[in-house]
Amino acid sequence: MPIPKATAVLATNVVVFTIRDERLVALLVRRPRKPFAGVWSLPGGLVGDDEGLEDCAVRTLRDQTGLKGLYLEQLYTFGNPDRDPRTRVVTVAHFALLPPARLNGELDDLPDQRCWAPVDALPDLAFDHDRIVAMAHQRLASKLEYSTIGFQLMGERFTLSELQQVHEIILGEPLDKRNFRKRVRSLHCIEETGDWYRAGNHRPARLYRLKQPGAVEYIK
Amino acid sequence: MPIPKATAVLATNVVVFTIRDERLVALLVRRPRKPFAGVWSLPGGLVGDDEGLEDCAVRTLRDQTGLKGLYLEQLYTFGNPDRDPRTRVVTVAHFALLPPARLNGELDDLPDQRCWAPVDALPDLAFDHDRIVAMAHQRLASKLEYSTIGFQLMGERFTLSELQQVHEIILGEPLDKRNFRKRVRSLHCIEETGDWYRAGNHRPARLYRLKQPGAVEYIK
DNA sequence: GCAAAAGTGTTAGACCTACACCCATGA
DNA sequence: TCATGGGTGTAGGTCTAACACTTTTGC
Repeated sequence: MPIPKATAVLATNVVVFTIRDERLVALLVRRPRKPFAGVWSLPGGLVGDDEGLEDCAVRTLRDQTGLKGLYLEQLYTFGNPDRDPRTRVVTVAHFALLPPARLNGELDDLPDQRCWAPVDALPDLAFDHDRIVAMAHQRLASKLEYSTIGFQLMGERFTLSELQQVHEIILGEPLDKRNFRKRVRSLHCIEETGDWYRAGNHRPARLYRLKQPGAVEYIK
Repeated sequence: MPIPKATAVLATNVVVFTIRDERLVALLVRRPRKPFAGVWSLPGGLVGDDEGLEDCAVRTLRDQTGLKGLYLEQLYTFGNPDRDPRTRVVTVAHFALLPPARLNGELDDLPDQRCWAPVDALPDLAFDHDRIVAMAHQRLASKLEYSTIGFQLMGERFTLSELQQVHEIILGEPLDKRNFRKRVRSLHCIEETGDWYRAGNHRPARLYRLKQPGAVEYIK
């Protein structure tokens, strides 16, 4: 059956970012089927007949990785006619942020079917998924500068040093501790929990929380 | 023939912006067919089997309005399952910029099939096209602040007052003349043509041109 | 000479950047 | 007591924002 004119196979993909071993990593899944069988790729899948685009991204992510409740936003739609060697597939790419604190244990099963790959050292990826990751990284880095999106990589409670490290890793450059803290405080979007994070032979760190956990605002 | 699962009717739409009568306006076309027959809508149409998304946006714009050679970029993909009352249609929305100097005469035929509508006083639009226009306006306004996109609304040669007026209209606020000129000069992306624009009983204005006409760069 | 828009600099305050030391803890 | 990372303030420079008058032209 030929695909009728002006319909396309429609998919979504998601670049899930988190921080692991002090690097920005993206979640990859091994493709079970042709084309690119066995090759690493972004989680994603076909959009259901009656399913929203973001809903599809959320669903396929949950089905393929068990992850849910992540910050997620639409990134860009990739539709070069020949991006899939078989037939026309248009994919609406998204990116999502997983606080590293939620990494514990999740995704430890099926280790040869999924992996976290550093964005600056990706393996060969199926389709144009390398371009998607690159664009997502770029978008995330820009949004760090003019929005409060960085907090979406924090757990419920976090220290300012954690937050700073995440920013440094994504931006790929060291930040001044005092200036960073001044800036974060001036946003007025976090508050002290009153608790302390104790780890190692050193002074404990204050734990903060977001005032409005889901909110991402533009700044400046 | 039922549409097979996971294929969708795929379309593109374009919000063409220009400035008319000191207002930011968007180009609308009257829908010839159901659904929403006779209602104003954005130019656009179905993506061909072997056609890129941007190619489709460019083609449908040319076919429906005669416009070509405009700055154009992808905006966002709208895919709510019920955005089209008949069947699932996903549209990849774009926006484009038409320098007002190119308005002369173009589009003067078929006046009841096309119109320029002020973005802050749109008529009822088909589908979710009002949301698309709103998002495009917002994106354009943000990009004015951190990129050189504003020059894409200028003709080949332009005065700084023209440029300032365009910025003021899009941002919806007056700008300081001296500060604006200082900022534009500091971008180093325009040069004097040596010619002057003479109009009315007052001092002529210098005409400038872009050094790299197509280029849109991030600034700051 | 008058009306209308073009063109031009300076100053005060805000903001950003660079920078170094003491503190609290566990071992 | 030592090693480790947490926590803090200031000063200089840069950038931004506010502000008013002179110039050139056509009528």
